[in-house]
Amino acid sequence: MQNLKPSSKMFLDIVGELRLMIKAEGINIGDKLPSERVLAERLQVGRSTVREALRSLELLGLIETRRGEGTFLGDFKKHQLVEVLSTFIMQQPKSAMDVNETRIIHEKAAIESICKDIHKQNLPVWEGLIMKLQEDGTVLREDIVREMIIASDNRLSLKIWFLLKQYSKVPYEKMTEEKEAGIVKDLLGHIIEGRVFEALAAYDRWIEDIEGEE
Amino acid sequence: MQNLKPSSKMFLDIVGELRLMIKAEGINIGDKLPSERVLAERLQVGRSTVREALRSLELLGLIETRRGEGTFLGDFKKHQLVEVLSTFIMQQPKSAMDVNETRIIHEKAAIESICKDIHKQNLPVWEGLIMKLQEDGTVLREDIVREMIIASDNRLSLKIWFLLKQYSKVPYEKMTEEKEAGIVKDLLGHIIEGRVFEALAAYDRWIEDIEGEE
DNA sequence: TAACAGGAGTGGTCAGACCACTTTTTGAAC
DNA sequence: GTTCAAAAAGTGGTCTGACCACTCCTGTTA
Repeated sequence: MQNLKPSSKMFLDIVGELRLMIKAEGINIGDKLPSERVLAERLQVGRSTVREALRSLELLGLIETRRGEGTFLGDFKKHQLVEVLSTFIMQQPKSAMDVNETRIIHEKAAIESICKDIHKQNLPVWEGLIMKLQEDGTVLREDIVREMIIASDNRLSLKIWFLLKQYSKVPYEKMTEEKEAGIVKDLLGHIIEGRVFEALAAYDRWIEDIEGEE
Repeated sequence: MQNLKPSSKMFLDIVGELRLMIKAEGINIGDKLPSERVLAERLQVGRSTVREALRSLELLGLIETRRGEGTFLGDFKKHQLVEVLSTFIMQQPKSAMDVNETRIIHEKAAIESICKDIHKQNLPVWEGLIMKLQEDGTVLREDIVREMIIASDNRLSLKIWFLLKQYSKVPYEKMTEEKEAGIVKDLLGHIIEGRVFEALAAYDRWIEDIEGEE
């Protein structure tokens, strides 16, 4: 295991060595990795070098570290990578329009996904939202959309959407008002029935209505 | 700048601080960042902690370090990091599926965007691709899809797609073959004419064909 | 003027020392 | 023997100081 070439990026070599070690020793998700001190000893490098490699993997969500306990192989479900990258991307081109468009892309994709899956249409949450709208017409826009993305059952898409929402200028925190409530009820109704074209059309009207506010 | 909360992950805070610093000081791609020693001084942390944050960002390709010269804001084009990642990640069925689905979401959205904008349809790149397919039938899948996303004129979507592509198991680097070339030519033809439904249908056939390979 | 030598600056790595926290072991009281 | 609290061991988190290798700039020299 000590065939480390002196390539100019030692910590990258360590990353590779760790990968091999994980494979060779059959370490599974959630299992504990050797401690930093042991790794340093085994790989014949300093502990700080090992830590640089581990910290990189942690930022990627590939491992999880708990002080006092140890380092564990990650569950890969947290796409932290996307968050970090996006926050970096967001500041440079500062193209608010792109953010908005991309957010809408994910929202529409969620609607499509629901309309094409009978199980997602039959979720009780839709009836609940309609009921609430009927009663007092005050439901957070954010709640409605979030439920749709959640229902689409794509965690990565949800992560991205959540991130975009924070950078978006759309007033997600506002309550729906009378006219808007009608549109949303249409949208939910179409979703329940799986009418994809009508649902998307209703969604378009909604967006138009919201953006017309400003 | 020293308002660091003692959250349990100092190096993550540093990453955040760096992001703010880059924005505040208007550091652009290729520009030099302050040296590790200066950063440590400014942020009132040890140099090793700064290095852990920098190494993480380096693995992501967000920064580039050159011994003896300094640390520079990355150009996002280097993606050697992901070779390592893909070998780590691609065993998890559900998250791999999410990555795939999300990638397809962005690809379809690009197609829709192009089909709804006459200017995007009239780009010379489409004719060029068709020509190339006609000649020898060897065009990289990646090139075709990338051109579509670029044409959609949403930089954020492009960034996300690029990221997902690297995680994706789809053999993007492969050449298109005979049967596939026919489908792609259909797709491009529909795009040029702005026939959104037909284009999306052709795209679906393409995906099906690719995934059927395995 | 051109070439060279040296110094300053920078990232790369290591070793050792604490700290904070968790888990395990120990040992005394019951 | 059981219980439980204290001590010890193990682990990640951070800092410091040191040295190396490399790059760039600068001043001296031929």
